Amino acid sequence: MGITVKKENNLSEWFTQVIVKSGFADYAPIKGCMIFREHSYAVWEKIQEIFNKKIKATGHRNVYFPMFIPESFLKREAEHFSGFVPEVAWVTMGGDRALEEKLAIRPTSETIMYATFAKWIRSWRDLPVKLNQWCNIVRWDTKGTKLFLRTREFLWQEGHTAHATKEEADKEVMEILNEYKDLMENYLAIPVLVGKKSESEKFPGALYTSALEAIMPDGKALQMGTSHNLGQNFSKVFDIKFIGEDEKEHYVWQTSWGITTRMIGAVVMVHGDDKGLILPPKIAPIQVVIVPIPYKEIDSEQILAKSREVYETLRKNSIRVVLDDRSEYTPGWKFNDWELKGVPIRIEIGPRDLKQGQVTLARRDTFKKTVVKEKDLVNSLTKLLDDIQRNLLEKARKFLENNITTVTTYKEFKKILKEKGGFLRACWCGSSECERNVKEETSATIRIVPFKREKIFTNCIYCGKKAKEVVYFARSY
RNA sequence: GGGGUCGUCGUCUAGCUUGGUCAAGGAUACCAGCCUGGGGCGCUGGCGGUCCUGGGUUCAAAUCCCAGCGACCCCA
Repeated sequence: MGITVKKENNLSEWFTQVIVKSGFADYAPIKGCMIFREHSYAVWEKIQEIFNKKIKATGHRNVYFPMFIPESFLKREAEHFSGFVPEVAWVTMGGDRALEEKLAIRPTSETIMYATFAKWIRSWRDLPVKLNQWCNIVRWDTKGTKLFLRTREFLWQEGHTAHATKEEADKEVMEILNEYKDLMENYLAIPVLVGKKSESEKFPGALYTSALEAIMPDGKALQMGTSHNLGQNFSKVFDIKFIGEDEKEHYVWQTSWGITTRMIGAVVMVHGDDKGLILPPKIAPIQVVIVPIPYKEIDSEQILAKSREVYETLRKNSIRVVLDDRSEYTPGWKFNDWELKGVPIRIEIGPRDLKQGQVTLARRDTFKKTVVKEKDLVNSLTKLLDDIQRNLLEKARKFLENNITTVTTYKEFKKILKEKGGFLRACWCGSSECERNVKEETSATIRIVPFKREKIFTNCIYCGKKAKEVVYFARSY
């Protein structure tokens, strides 16, 4: 029933067990694919709700494009095509007849959307176009499956915008990046590093890519989201032109950006413990669970009645609450069950509480139990939920800070990477060759080039020539 | 990319080294009934298995051999 390994001892085994046993997900009968079960899908719906609100407030609207992309579309932007083609799944048959042109199952939707943008955009008055879609994506990865983190099919949102100028596109990229950062830190309680990607790590076909990177408990980095300025690379090949106020023809400047169900995997890994999941209150589908502690027959009735009353009160106060009145399980069993599922707060109502006009609260993150008077319950809960949210972020932030190491020599770089992992803050000359060599020799890559250029403190960590940037290296998922 | 481990009721597992006593044993879950209840309670009875798939060796295969499929772990 419970998790049989310690998170500290065997992270990947722990990760799989927590996810499957908590009812977050299951393996699908198709290699590389997973089933998002009720519990994790509800978290995804929470994320959708939060992010939809954000982007709608900034003038974006949701759409849905087909999941099939004609090969000829995908091929138009050469860099884009060569970047994605190794892991594209193709549809070649319809019924028992071969298709004239094979269809890609979207690995991302730039090409099919932009072919359409060309039809829709005529004048500067049509700009900006700011669209988003929630959908599934297929990337035929050959590496092993890691639930949420690496599966052949996953869910995401992809935003696609078109603007009159580069400056507007730059602004859009940053605006979204900031919304992502807010979502991750203030809702998922996962602190992130933000910055640009190096040339070799950027999105195929982009002018530049900005990204958010988190750290996992094993010291590996996890990319949490990306926001790209596509420049005019796609508008030129898809012929997306508009007549400007200057009465001349221009190509649009575009952006695209996405976050995926991978974030749910990050939440599991970052916050969970040996008892199971720990969900940040703001994205927890169930924030509070009430477990009645019945005693003799007579008390049981009263305790259940009181539990129902409390349940109603919380529900009316918009707290996401469940009353676990199953009679076939003992309270102790239920405690373990809800802890496995990561519910932030448990309310226990037993004979003692009934007599004193109080309830007992147990928080999931610290296991601390407190007793509150019934009349103070809603206030106490609201405060406690905030507190748990804050505590999770704080803990994760400390971990991130403790796992950024500034290194001055390549020897030190390798030593820290091997012994500790985490982000390695180092100076870099800017050449792709040094980056590639480091990757080949250590498997660490440049995760982030900070937006705010940091002060150079040594020569290039690899070649020893004059450095141009301070960057953050790490091994990554 | 390289190396390794594993696949037996829904789940976890015993059996495999040394083929036969296994028409596969246990635990858990599930169902019925009791008993309980502030940390995975207990008792009684019941249900449940193409031993991953295919081929081979053999009088005889869960067990040995080959291939395939799938999962997991470690290293770069």
